[in-house]
Amino acid sequence: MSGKPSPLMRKLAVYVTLGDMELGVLERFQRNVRSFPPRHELTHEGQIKPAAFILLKGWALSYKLQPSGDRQIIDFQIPGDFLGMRSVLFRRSDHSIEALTRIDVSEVLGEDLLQGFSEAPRLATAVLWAASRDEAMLVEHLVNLGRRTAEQRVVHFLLELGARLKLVGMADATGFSCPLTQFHLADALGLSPVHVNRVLRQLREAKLVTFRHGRVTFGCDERLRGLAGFDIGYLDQEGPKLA
Amino acid sequence: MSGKPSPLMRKLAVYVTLGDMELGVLERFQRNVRSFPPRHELTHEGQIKPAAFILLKGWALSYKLQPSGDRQIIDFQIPGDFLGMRSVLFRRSDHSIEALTRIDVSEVLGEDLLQGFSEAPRLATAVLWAASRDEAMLVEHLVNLGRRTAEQRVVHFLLELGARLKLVGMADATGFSCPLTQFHLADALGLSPVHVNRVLRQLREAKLVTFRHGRVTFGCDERLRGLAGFDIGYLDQEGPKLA
DNA sequence: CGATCAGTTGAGAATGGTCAAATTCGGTGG
DNA sequence: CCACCGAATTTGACCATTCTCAACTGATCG
Repeated sequence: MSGKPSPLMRKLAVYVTLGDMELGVLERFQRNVRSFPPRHELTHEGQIKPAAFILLKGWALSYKLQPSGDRQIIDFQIPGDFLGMRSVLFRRSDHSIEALTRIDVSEVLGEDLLQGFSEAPRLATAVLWAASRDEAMLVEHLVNLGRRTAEQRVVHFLLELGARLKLVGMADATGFSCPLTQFHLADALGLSPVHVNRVLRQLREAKLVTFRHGRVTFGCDERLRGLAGFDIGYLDQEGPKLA
Repeated sequence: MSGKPSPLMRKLAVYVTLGDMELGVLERFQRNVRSFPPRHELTHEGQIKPAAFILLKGWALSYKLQPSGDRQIIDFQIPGDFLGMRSVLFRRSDHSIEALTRIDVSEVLGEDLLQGFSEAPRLATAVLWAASRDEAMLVEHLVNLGRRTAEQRVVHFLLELGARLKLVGMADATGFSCPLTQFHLADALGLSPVHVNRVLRQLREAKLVTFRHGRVTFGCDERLRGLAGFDIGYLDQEGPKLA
């Protein structure tokens, strides 16, 4: 098709080889582009008929609020990710989604999705693979909160984010640019902002990672992976493609 | 069809009305029964071509091990639950699954599943609904670990388990019988076994819940829900059925 | 040039962890 | 029925990771 591949295309291409037909359907999904400012709410927890989107540009985040006012961030979404896929099947959304930066999204209707899948079954496989990968990340986040120290959580989080961004061409070996605040990290990792700050300082002083001025810079990958117990396996980015 | 409904039928019937045809397909899925003893490993993390099962009887658990030897339990499975559904789409399993008690399972092959779905599309919807519900539980567990105190985690966990068991007829308003040890709770809730014990004692002394001798007994549901911030919404068991 | 928001740092408190030693419970064999 | 074994549970004393509160810095913006 035209021009350079979209992030979603890049991501799915890791898993299956996409032909012109699949690319055509995929492009159709990404045609109806809308733009939203930071903090715009795409889906609200409990919302009855939620929509699904493909994130084309910018960052988003999904979260749940507690009665106490605490926020748990479920995950951040980057270009190429689906937003609210699960809610296409569910009766109501079980969490909220909002824009973190200015974003470009394309709304995907349930019917169009199914129609496209019947035209391009290999695309369906690839999209379901992506959904499974998201769920595997969720599981890994659970391990992160349940069984790792603050330092390990932060490092694991940054390594995972780096791997995801690299897949869509938004990171290189040295690091990536990152719009998150330390408050975001705190709410995603189940820590207080103050403690996140302290951990980041330690990591910086140990020359392991730097999180500053909107940029994450990795020091020694080797040591970082060991420290956090980061095993990229769950992202399933390594295997051979599906023919 | 024959006899009393299986747990899976009961569960899916909450979401859609199943006709004889759907029930027939569903019964076919649950025909090839095998039995395994406690601690039998059904799927190993990293396993290449994992299988999917329907749990007919007994309890199972899914978990990930850390390099340090720590274990994070992802979830417990009860009759009517699918085991390893996600891995049908994934190249390798991202976690291990093992029997907690003696269990009866029925293996489900990817092809049979797809075949059955094409015969009974409403069944497909129902099964995908169940999968979405499992993911919503995963999200709620994330909130549990990230943003709740030890006491809240324990209470939330027991309330959720009670709601799930009630759905398949294995619990009533007073409580349920439960094969879990305090070590299981600890590994599921990201706590130490010692602290789980202390929390359980407090809850018992406050006449809120009792976890003892293989049985969970609820005191004041009202207060428990308030304490844990338990909102059953994410289980999506309340809405009207799909016609 | 205040206002605001992200980031820093320190001091003290607390939730939950670790270690170690009972004690109880559910079998099992005599 | 009783003695005994291993696993699960219980309790105490002490420790540490992380939190809370509070103050202060620095950048950005109308």
